[in-house]
This record gives sequence, structure tokens and C-alpha cells, in this order.
Amino acid sequence: MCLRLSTKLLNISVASLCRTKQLEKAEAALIDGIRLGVLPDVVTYNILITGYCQFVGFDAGYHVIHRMKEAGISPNLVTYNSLMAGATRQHSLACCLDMLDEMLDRGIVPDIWSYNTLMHCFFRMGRPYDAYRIFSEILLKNISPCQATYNILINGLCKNGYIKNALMLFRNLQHQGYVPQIVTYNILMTSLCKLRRWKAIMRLFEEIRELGIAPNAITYTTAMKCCFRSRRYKEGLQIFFEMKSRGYAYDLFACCTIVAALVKSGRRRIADRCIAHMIKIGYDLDIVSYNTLINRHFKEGKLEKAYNLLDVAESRGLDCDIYTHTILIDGLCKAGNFSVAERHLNHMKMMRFNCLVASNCFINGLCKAGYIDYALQVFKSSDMRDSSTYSSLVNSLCKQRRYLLAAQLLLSCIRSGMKILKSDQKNVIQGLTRLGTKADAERFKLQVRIAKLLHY
DNA sequence: CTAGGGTTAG
Repeated sequence: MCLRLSTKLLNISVASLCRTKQLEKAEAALIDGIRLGVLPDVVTYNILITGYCQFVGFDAGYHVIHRMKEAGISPNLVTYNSLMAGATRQHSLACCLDMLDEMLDRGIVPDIWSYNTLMHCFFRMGRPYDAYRIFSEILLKNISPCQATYNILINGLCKNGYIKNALMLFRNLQHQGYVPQIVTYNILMTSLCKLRRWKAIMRLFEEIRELGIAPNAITYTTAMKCCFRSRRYKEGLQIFFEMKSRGYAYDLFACCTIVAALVKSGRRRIADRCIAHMIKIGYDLDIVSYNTLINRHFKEGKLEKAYNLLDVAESRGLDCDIYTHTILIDGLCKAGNFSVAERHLNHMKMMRFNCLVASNCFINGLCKAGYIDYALQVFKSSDMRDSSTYSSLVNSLCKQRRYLLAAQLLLSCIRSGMKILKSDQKNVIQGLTRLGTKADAERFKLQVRIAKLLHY
């Protein structure tokens, strides 16, 4: 009895250490426990597995199974569910399926969480149809879906571009008496933010209040970000103040959101106050935080400071990600150092990063500096483009009054199935008309109309 | 124990 109680205590301590990334201390606690005669049980090992999967990787988590066997403990349902979640976190469908197989081999019957996680994995891999097949399987096997099942489904639909369907599902479920959780609202708000559906987001935000559900830190951060994205800085800051008054001390997520928004809108002094606060609290800064800070220096043209910070991040063992590289390239362009920027862009391509945004920064930078012909050359030699690539080029072509070429580019943008900005279209039409080639303007309008009909 | 938030261009 006494021993069982001790194991429970051991588990609580190991869990809190694992949650806070202190895996070495967790291992030490385990050894201390054994020395005192407190034996770890299957729960202890499951907690360790979750920790290793989260902070080291799936393989490290899976390795714990061997240690369990040495200790004479058999893995259970939770063990495999945790490993499936770990595999999903690092986008390994193969490992996730392996864990399911291994589980079945051992005669363990998968529960709703095994299916939830598998469904989540398919969604994360960009395979919504397979994910949906898992959902059907849940229903066919007569396993009761839980709240999380629907959250994963709604989130997966959103992340795979089926936001309308997700919203429809959400409303249907509500109609059937399903009470959405704050998580569900957070998921929908995040997805609508990407579509810049500010009004729809604020309606959801209101709905949360009407239903009497308490918003959490995630809800506030999301709503705040939505405001900033649609350039409603006042509203965004208001949400930030409300968040503070509700007792949500700002965490790294909120800090990064607000600092990035303040830097973007030129409010550097308030941004610095926020950064100072962030550092005072003593957060363990991660690569996203460093990216935010590095970007802040680049925006002010302080390359030296930015590079120093980059060194600090690397010396702390953090890996630069796609954002770091993109921020660097953008910063170099803003400082007029195009040759180094281009070298870095090529470096990124070699490392097989997705360079669309970085390439847009480069092209946009060239345009802004007046090197439009070079920008066009880069554009033609690359197949990475989206509507904002076209927008940058069209914008600066208009400034140089090269409206015919701008018109051509806009048309090929539409013909590739991408949307164009109304303002760009207006700009080109006005330009063509002003140049006295009214026929060109009329022809362009017609061509746009036809292209839109054919491609939307 | 599993589901939701932050950073890049326009």
C-alpha cells in the first residue's frame, strides 16, 4: 500500500519534470526512486515515453519500451497511444501505423484515442480522405467518438482547405446538441484567420461570450493575431489588454504575436517594452522567439545585432528554421545587400527548404530598389510563385509605367488559377487608359473577365 | 495520453 502510494508520487514528480523538458532530472528521479525501493510502473514509463517523443523524438520514445521489458513491465494501450501521438508529432505515418500493428500483435484492442491519433496523423500528412476513412471506421466499429474526435476532424478539415465543410460540420453538430469546447472555437478562429475573415472571427468570439464559455490564453492570442492580420491594431491591442486584465500573464506565444505585430506597424518602442518584459520573466526562448527578435533588429537595419542574436540562438543548440532563413534574406534585401541575399536563397534551395516566401522577399526587395528587370529575370527562371509574387512585379512595373507588361503578368496570374488584387487590376486599367491606349485598356478588361470565368 | 495558439513577403 505504502509502496503503491510512493510510485504515484514518483509519477507525479516525473510527469512534472517531463512536461517542463527536464528529462535528465526525470531520469535522476527514477534512479533515486529505485534506490529508495520505489519501483516505477507502466505509468512511469508511459510518462517518460511522452516526454522523449515530445522533446527528443519518436525513436527515443520507442527505446523506452526496451527498458520497460527489462524491468519486467509490459507496454499497455496507453503506451502505444502515446507512441502513436509521438510519431504523429514528427509527421511519421509509417511509425504511427507500425505502432498500431505492434499493438494489435500484442492483442491490445485500440480505443477511441488510437483512432483519433491515427486520423490526426492522416490529416497532418495532407491525406484528408484517408483520415475521413478512419472516422468512418470509428462509426462502423461502433466505437463512441469523443469530443476530441470532432475537434480533430474539424481541425483536420480546416488545415486541409475544407474550412467551409468544417464550419458546416460544426453547425450541424451544434444542431444535434453537441456543445462545442473552447478548443473547437480556437480551431475555427485560427483557420478563419488565415482566410482573413475578420467579421466571422469576431462573431465566433462573441458567441463564446454569449455561451458563457471562458476564453483561454489561446483564444485571446488567436483573436489578437486576427486583428493584427487585418491591420486593426487598436482592436488587437485592446484584446491584449483584456487578456492581461484577465490574469493571463503573457506567455511566449502572446509575446511573439504582439512583438511581431508592433514591429510590423512601426511601433518599435512598445515592442521593445514587451521584449524587455519577456526577457525579465526569464522564458527559455525557442527558435520562434529568436526569429521574432532577429526580425525586429533587421527591420531597423541593425544587421550586426541581428547576426549576434543568430549566433546566440545557434550556440544554444537551436536549429534555424525556414522562418529564420526567410527573415535573414528579407533583412539582407532591405539593407540592399542583394548578392548575399541571393547566395543565401540558393543555399536554402539546396537545403530543400520551401523557398516561396523567401523568394518573394528577394523579388519584392529587388522591385522596391528599382531593379525590376533583374526581378523579372529571377521570376522567369524560378517556378516558385504565388499571387503576391505577381503583385510585387505588377506594382513596380506600374510605377515605371510599363503597363502593357504589367497587364500580361496579371493575366498569366489569373490563368494560373490565382487571385489578383482588385487594386492591382485598377492600377493597370488606369495606367493603360492614361497612356492613351484606351483600346488596350478595354481589351485588358475583357481578357480579365474571360480568364476569371475560365479559371474560377 | 491524446485535439487548439506564436515568427517570414504583400
